Amino acid sequence: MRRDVFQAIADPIRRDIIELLAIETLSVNKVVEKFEISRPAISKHLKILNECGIIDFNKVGRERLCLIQPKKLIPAFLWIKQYNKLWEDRIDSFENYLNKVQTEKNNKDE
Amino acid sequence: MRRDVFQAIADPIRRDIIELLAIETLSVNKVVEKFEISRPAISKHLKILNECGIIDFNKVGRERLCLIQPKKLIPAFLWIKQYNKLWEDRIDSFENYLNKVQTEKNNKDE
DNA sequence: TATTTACGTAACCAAATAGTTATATTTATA
DNA sequence: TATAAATATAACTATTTGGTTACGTAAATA
Repeated sequence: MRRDVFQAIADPIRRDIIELLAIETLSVNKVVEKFEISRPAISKHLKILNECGIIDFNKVGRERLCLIQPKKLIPAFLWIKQYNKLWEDRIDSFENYLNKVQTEKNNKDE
Repeated sequence: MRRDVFQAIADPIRRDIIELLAIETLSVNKVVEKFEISRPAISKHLKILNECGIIDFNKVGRERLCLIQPKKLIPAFLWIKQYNKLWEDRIDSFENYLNKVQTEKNNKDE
């Protein structure tokens, strides 16, 4: 069972949970209220997020407050970030080729 | 069947494929050679990457060259990036406490 | 103390994932 | 033209995922 940040953020509900907890710390039930799925389903998502360190639990009375540990997103951020030079600089040869062909065609048509 | 960038980069083999193709365009067989798994398995990974736009195929003779479209990583990058303010600014109370204790200890030692 | 609240866990299920081997197809070459 | 090379696809399998309902437990409250 892989349990890493990439797998954690692959699920759209878990991404939504992260978005909620980035705004404010919420109890489990407060998180549940924001979604259509059952409490156990949310509970499992929270467990996965917890297992890869993205959220921590803080027990207060009978509530468990879920608080985000945003630093755990950094490895995923850095992995993608290494390509930003590529997507900013790259002259995409195929697109370039298409553009060239298109331009030549247009010139011929005129 | 979800087919988005987050799901695409959730698999470690697909991340490795992206890393390879970021360096150079490779034929399918050249990609296969880099891994221990079978060609059909790689073929499926390439298909998934293609279906969410991260790679394009460029057929040359009987080879299919796989070329990366790094711009498709941008949405995932931006999603994570929105939290960098959070992980940079946030005063993590426990870490802060540790740093404080450490600093006090160092001052005493000198 | 009995009940309610706020959860977690177990057992189960359907669908998706990630792999396999076997086979088919297209293109290049002998 | 027969063969080899480069690839995809089909059929299958085991495991994982993401959900459900039913039940259990600790803490607060009536």
